[in-house]
Amino acid sequence: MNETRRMPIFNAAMKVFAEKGFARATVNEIAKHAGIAKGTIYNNYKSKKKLFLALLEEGIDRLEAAVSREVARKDTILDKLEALISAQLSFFEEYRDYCKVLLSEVWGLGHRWEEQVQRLQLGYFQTIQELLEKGQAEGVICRDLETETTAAAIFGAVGVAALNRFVFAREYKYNRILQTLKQFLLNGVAK
Amino acid sequence: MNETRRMPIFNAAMKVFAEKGFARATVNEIAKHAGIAKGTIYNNYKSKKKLFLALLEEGIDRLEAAVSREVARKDTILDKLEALISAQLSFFEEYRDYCKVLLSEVWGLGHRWEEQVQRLQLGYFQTIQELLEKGQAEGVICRDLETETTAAAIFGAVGVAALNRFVFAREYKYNRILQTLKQFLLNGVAK
Amino acid sequence: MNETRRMPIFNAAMKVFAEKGFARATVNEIAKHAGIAKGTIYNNYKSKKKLFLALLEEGIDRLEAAVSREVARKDTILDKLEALISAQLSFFEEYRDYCKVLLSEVWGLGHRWEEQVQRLQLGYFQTIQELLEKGQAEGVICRDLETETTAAAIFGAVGVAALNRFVFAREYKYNRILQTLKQFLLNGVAK
Amino acid sequence: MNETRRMPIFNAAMKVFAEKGFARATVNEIAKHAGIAKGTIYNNYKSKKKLFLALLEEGIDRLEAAVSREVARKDTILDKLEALISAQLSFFEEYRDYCKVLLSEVWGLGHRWEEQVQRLQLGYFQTIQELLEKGQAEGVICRDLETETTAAAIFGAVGVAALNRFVFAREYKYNRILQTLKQFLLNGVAK
DNA sequence: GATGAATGAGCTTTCATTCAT
DNA sequence: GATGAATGAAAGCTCATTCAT
Repeated sequence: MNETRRMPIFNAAMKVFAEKGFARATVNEIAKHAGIAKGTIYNNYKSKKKLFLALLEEGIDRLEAAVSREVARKDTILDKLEALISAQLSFFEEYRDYCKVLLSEVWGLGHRWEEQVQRLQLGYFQTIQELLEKGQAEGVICRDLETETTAAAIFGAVGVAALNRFVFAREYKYNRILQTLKQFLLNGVAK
Repeated sequence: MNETRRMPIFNAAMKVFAEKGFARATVNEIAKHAGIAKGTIYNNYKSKKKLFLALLEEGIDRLEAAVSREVARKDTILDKLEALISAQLSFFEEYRDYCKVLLSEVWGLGHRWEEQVQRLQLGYFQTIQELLEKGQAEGVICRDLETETTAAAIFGAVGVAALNRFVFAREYKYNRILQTLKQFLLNGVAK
Repeated sequence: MNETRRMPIFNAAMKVFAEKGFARATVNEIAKHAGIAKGTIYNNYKSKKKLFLALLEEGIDRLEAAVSREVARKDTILDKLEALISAQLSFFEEYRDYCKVLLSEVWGLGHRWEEQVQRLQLGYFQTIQELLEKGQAEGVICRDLETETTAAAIFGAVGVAALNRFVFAREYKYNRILQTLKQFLLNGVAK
Repeated sequence: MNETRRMPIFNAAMKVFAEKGFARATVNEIAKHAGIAKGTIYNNYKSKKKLFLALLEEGIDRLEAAVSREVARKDTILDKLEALISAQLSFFEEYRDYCKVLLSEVWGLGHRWEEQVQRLQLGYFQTIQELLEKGQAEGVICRDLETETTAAAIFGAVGVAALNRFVFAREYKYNRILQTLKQFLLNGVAK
């Protein structure tokens, strides 16, 4: 369980899973990308599935950490929400591959993966949801909004917008997208 | 290519693909769900992939049709947008399985699927985007918003909110979710 | 067992078996070539294999008949042998497809097919062999030759020469080939 | 691609292909004959077809090599021809299975197999043909013979005679057959 | 620990055959 | 008799996993 051995596997796995999805990715291909032999992967992860789950956990941990850090830096709820959006987008920007894996395998088919991961999913949603509820208590967030739905919607909006850009976009201007998302999520589309 | 024969296959396939995803779904299982033999599937669809693509096409067609119809009934842009959100949510409500398939397989891993489908994907986004642009021209939609990103964000918000409810929710109140989404997407979270 | 029904099946089967071989030929394709439905084939032949065997029997019957007729017309052994070569070549010329089927499926893998067919194979060889033996008795055929081997060799020489021309030849001059074969088989290559 | 691993596969494949033909032979059966698992075959040959083609190539290479060697040892054209017949027969004697495969699959249905193999087929014929032409130039081979046809006929005579003996013969006397074939091919049947 | 050849369960797909219409 | 949709056995091939080196 040497950590220096695990790192290249981790990165290679991320790339291959992102490209092919869980089922079509082969352990062999991951090993080749990592420049090691197939057996070595099994010395570090019990199975392909366990490797995948480790990826997911680690990724969600990083996402939560990044978002928490940025959110903690701000004082008002609205600033915190902006920071959250910005942090999520920037995380997806940095880990494009992971973004694909996350949206397609986990949010898409939540029940396929272990409880363990589902808890993590809910964990991240909870963070958003709590922020919204605190905002409603303070009177800066609209009280009409049902917070669980809104939390999911925010995640979905940022995630799909980001993903759309990776997959299809002719040009990708990070700042323009960030600005649009902030504006959109805080104030809606209506003038 | 009897249509009465294709219908049960279609439905069974939708269910199984939604449950397992494309790769883990087996043709055998789809056949069993449809109460027919494996070979019969191949009498109606050339391959597992073709069956899947037929599902996607048909689904996107229905989604576009449902949305177009509702949108056309309204006069102002804001009403049209509300109608769009409502139609998309209600479509996902009616075709829960399809919602899962769409978000996980297609938006998640767009490039894995044929051009043919990508065009359809873009098609639906375009509808939203054009509505937004017309709104900006009329002055009812905020001009700061970059429309392509916003269109993706709207789709993602509605989709993930709906999906979240199917997969995790303890209670599912359609009207509450719809109201929340409309409020959120039109006016944002800020009070 | 209508004979008028069987004829088109027979012809279509011959063509398809010759093109694809027994295993790769499909009953469906034969039916399509014959302009009838698949089920109709099974009304006339119990199985694909039975159809194939019927083809072989019929073919060998015709070959034997054609050869016997020509051989019977001649008086001397050497004339009879010439007639045999000529009749076999001209039969292969007329039934090219059959020639392919015969050489590849039957002589190639004799034991794969039923006794029934093996008897027919031996039957035709026997005809040649008996002619040779009568010739040896009369003193016009070289006595050093072991007749069973020679019979097979004659059949093989004519068959492969004919087949080679169908499959590869740039130009196909029937008379030139016939003349060469006669000369070769009767007098050998040596001057 | 360990050569020691490929050898048993090669031998098992030869046996099974000879017994069943290409289409009816199953990879599983070949594996069982070789005493290994199905997957191991695919570690060594990309597909069943590739395995078969490898067999053909290797076989034709060996045949050509054996024949060339024997032919080169002789000085006169007639001796070379005798050597060729003898070498071909003895090759077929040694590799009975290969003889069956070659005659049934390749000469029988030449067009089904790749160019690659067709070139090899033509290659071997060419060798015979050139020998005949040189003989005609020297005046020891009858000038009336069209050499392409004759080459095919020689191959067919030796091949079918050999095959006939493997498949049907009650007794198999190599020397008697060889003597008969030499006599027959050089001087014909006529006394 | 690292390797990669060997394994065999499990998948997609084909197609001879049946049988209700 | 003719039809062709339905069937499911059987085949080729992939790939996660194991394990001897």
